[in-house]
Amino acid sequence: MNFALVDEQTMKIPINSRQKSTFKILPDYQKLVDTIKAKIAIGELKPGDSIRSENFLSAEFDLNRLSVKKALALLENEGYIFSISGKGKYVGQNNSNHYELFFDELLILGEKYEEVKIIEVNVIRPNHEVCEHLKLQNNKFVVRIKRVYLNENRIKIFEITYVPYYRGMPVVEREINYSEFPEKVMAKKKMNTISKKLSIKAGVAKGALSKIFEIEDGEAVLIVEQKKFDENNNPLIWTRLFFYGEVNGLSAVASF
Amino acid sequence: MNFALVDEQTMKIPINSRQKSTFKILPDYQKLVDTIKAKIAIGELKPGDSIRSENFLSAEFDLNRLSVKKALALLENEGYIFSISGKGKYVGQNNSNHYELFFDELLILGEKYEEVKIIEVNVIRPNHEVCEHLKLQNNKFVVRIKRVYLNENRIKIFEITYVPYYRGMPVVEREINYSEFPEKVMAKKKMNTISKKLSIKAGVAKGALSKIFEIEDGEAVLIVEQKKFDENNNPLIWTRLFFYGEVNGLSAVASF
DNA sequence: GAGTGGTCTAGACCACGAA
DNA sequence: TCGTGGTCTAGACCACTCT
Repeated sequence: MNFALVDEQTMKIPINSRQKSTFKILPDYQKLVDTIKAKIAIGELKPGDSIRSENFLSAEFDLNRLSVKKALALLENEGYIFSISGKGKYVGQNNSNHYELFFDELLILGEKYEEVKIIEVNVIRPNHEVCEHLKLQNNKFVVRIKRVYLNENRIKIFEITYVPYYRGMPVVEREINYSEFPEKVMAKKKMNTISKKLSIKAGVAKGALSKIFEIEDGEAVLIVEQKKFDENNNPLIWTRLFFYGEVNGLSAVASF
Repeated sequence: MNFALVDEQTMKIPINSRQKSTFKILPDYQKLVDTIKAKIAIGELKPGDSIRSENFLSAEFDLNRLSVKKALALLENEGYIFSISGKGKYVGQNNSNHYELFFDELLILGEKYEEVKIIEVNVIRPNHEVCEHLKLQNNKFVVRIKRVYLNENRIKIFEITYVPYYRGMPVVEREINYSEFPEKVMAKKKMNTISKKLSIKAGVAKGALSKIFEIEDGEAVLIVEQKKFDENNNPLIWTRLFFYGEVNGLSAVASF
């Protein structure tokens, strides 16, 4: 179709390969990204090595400095390199102990959970542990919500959530949407979660917990504690989840 | 010192506030980032809402379009917004079930581990599980390395690592650096880890494992399986770690 | 003072989506 | 055809580090 245009473009363009003909071409900066990633991968660039200056790379790869900057910014963003202002850029440590963890209590039971049931909603005086987690004085009240998640007709997750109580909060069970209660409360009070933290432990089921899961005492359970914070880093909600059974695994990925 | 310079600068600069006087000032794009983050936080911008066009923001905030782009690129990178080429940018789902997990077996015991000991190095025929994890045929050999991590004079982590065996591999214990063996092997064979995966489970200590930790059967242990892959997504190494004790927690953070 | 990265400008062309 | 985001150019000034 536009073969004439291709020529026109190649004419217009000074030296480098900006022409985008009928087939797709990678952006200039991406080529540099790939080049540097490859050099790191084969060990030509080792942790601590300095990256040539932007001006050098700009000349070497026949790129505009901004393209070089963009490439390096991407690499920095992904942790491949780091930069010291006024000095230069350096290859980072490849010991990336930094994983991405996907955690969604509703999705963790394989493809789908089958049912979520609230088994208790109560306003209580928090114990010491809860006060500490929610940074509350112990004369305040909290709402405690116990929920279970079912999969294949068995309880696989038991969850206890604590939210600070405020006047007018809909605590009566029939007033609330079963599977979304804490989220609704937070939306209503305009509490916006800015950050979340997970803490992961192992435990052994005993007593009440075993009864909930309908298992013998002594089985392993995975314990995940989730805390949500607002923009001032104040805790908004604290949740402890107990996972039982084969579908227990959490998984995490590190991208290099 | 340079009061005169400040005036000179303000004269030179057309409208916007580019002058950097004696006190530090945020870059232009950062202000826009903060503005948009705040609007998302207070709910003025909700998931699915479209972001005004780059040209509009450029005019509205009196910024160069590249500054706007940079701000939006940062927001996109952090998952606040996403973009559809040719259409526009949109506020993303705040359901970030995407956490950052820091995992380093050497650092997980509080500040420092005190000692790492290799308790076994052997070349073995892999069982079915190991074959599957390392994508090996079962006529191949693997090196099995058992290590323990000590803290406060007690074994807190027990680790089993499987690496495919190749000729000339230094399997004799005295030939190797105790705490870094698998890493050295991989460096020698130029096996470059490109990605890693973690899988986290709960278990109960029994038999040999209890003996290693010097505990009674029935205590909870956290099980973390780590697999490293090369650039073609072939498994290079598979490690299973058992954590015991109070210092067991892994933690993860979601940034919004 | 020279070199580096960080930021910014005022233009430009492209591919894409929608009307 | 028009508006959008994606990419790029050829300059510029700044703060920082090193010598």
